[in-house]
Amino acid sequence: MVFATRGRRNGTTLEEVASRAGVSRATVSRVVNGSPKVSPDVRRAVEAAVSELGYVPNRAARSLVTRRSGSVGVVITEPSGRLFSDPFFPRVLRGISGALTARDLQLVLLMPASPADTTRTADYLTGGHVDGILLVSLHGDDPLPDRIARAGVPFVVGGRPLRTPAASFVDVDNRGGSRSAVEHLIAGGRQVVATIAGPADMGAGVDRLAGYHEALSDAGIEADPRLVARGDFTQESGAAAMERLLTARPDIDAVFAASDLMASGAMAVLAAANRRIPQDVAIVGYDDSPVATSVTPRLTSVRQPIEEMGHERARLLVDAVEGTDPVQRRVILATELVRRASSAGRRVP
Amino acid sequence: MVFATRGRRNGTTLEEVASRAGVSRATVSRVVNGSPKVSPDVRRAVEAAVSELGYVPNRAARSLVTRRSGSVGVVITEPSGRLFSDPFFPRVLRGISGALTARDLQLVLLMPASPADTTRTADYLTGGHVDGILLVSLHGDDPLPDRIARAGVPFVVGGRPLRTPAASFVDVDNRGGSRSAVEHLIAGGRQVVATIAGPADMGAGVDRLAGYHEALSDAGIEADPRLVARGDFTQESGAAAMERLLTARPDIDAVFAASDLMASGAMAVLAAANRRIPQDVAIVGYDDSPVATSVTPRLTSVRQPIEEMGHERARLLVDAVEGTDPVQRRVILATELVRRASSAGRRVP
DNA sequence: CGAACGCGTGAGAGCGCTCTCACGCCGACC
DNA sequence: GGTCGGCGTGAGAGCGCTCTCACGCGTTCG
Repeated sequence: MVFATRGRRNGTTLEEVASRAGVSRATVSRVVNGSPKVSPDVRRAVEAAVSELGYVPNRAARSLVTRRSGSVGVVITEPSGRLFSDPFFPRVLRGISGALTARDLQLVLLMPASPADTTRTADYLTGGHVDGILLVSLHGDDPLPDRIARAGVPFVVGGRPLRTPAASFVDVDNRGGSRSAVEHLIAGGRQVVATIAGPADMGAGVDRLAGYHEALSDAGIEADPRLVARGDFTQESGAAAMERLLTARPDIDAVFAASDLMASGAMAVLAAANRRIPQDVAIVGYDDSPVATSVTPRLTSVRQPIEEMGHERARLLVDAVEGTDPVQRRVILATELVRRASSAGRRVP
Repeated sequence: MVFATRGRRNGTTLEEVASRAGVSRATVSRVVNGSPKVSPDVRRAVEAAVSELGYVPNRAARSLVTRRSGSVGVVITEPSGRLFSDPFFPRVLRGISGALTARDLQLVLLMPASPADTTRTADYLTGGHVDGILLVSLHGDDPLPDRIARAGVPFVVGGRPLRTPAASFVDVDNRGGSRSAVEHLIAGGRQVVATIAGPADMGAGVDRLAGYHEALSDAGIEADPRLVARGDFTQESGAAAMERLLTARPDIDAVFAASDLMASGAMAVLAAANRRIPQDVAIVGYDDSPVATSVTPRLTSVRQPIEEMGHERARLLVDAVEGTDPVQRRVILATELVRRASSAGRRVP
């Protein structure tokens, strides 16, 4: 065996700590796991031995008997475009990571790229290797949630799932966020408000469009299907959608895009069509990503508490894993409209 | 125990497969691990039993005896700004993930946020819980590489480490990339070429600045310290740097920024100072991130093979872990200059 | 004053797997 | 025809940990 020496790295075992402290393995185990049934002096002795020897429990051995892995799987299934251009995921991950480390759980990241990968991922997740699962950015046709639910592994999905049965989830108030964006445009004196919506198979796509419609109907404005174009959250799709909108309704004077990237694509098209922003057409994006401040004029956008979302998701999952909270839960976080030059009103808002 | 039933999820053990196939545990183990010392019919019988029972090996039990965890730690230590605005990490992760799954290794993601976190992370990594470590985006003063090296865990760092002893690493050709950018500016007839450099404690910061200097000296242009300003790769720092440059040398006619975000910050400042891009000042960025195509005019930038970097790093690490390649290795990947409007030349290049 | 109890502790049985070693079988060789 | 060698297989010993159970002690109660 090539690795013989390497394997010997961390030799300290419970046994060694026990003999050093002059107690049994069981007692050391109790101390390490914080059982209250240990007398103070014995506890002190054991703790001393532990730190002198630099003892670190062997997770594999522990898992073997407890049947818990001490890790949760975080699955990111994103076809392509979005993942590569959206600075969204690192922040969600950071939030998740923080909440998980606080509970001493390991974060196992899974990013299946091919269908074959997805199968392997599912096998792994349902094979008892993780105590819980976090599904980030779910699409409507993803078979994963069903398989996981059937296997009985606790899981939390990010973003409102469109058809997943009884899953706990954490989402931002997509509907409220987009409603506030559209209300802001109307309050600025805009009459013909178009929207570039997200994919119909994602909660964020559906809900943001719903918010748009709500705001219109609240304002007594009739909806026009020619004012709605779909994109997939990417810049290119935003540009293409804007082209279509401009052709269908040249009199557009405001656009609400369901992502900043789509908004930036739309802005380029508007500029090419000689529409001034915001004088001729006002525009609002969604995500408040760095792109919002790098375009000219700077983009009004709906800000979401991204890290808090990650954090909240992990918290929900941990609760589910630890069994304290077996019920299904839904958490909706508030958004905030960040006003910038791209949507300055015609009349004072 | 609350989890008693839950733990019973995946009951199939080697033992059960063995009795079903009418062989011993040892033989099943051999088949599962692809040992050649098994006769064809026995192998078939075992494989049948495995698939009938849906057997999945218990990783914990296996780890316990092999002393290998089957997982590698990926550490992302990024103070703040960059991580949150750079769409760089998801792609690196995707590359890493792909290479790792191909070798059946699990990706454990660690994102220490506080100093206390960093200590825990180090303890975890050196505690024998991972077979290898991937350090992404290292800073000069990070104590992690030293600790890891001392503990004898194989590791690979991303980006050229400034002072880490004998570490294998994979990096892009930062120097060559920035040199090509600056050469391009000079070829376009620019005389006073400034640079907004990255942090002095990161390989990418140092090397990109070196490339700038090389290009100047090759062209016989004398360097002027007033033409160099430092940023930390963020948009804000780019803007601030541009302000300083403009004050120090108002006659600047070209800028090479070590990141697209810094370039976009600089562009806003240039616009505010009524400098036309590219007529008065040409500008080139680095990373070819989505920001490059969302600014006006679109930004010339140095593209790096990001996913390939992740992939390559993982591959190096796997080799190190599997002992096939114990030596230190360095891999440098080529970059490509993507020309756009922001650097159109004065004379035909 | 004896029985009952509680508490802290230790002994020991596994958890599911790998790996060494020994064994039985068969063909080859002298 | 006996011996040797090699190959495929099985028995069994752990890997480091947790957890049940039993034990001994001191205390309390009838």
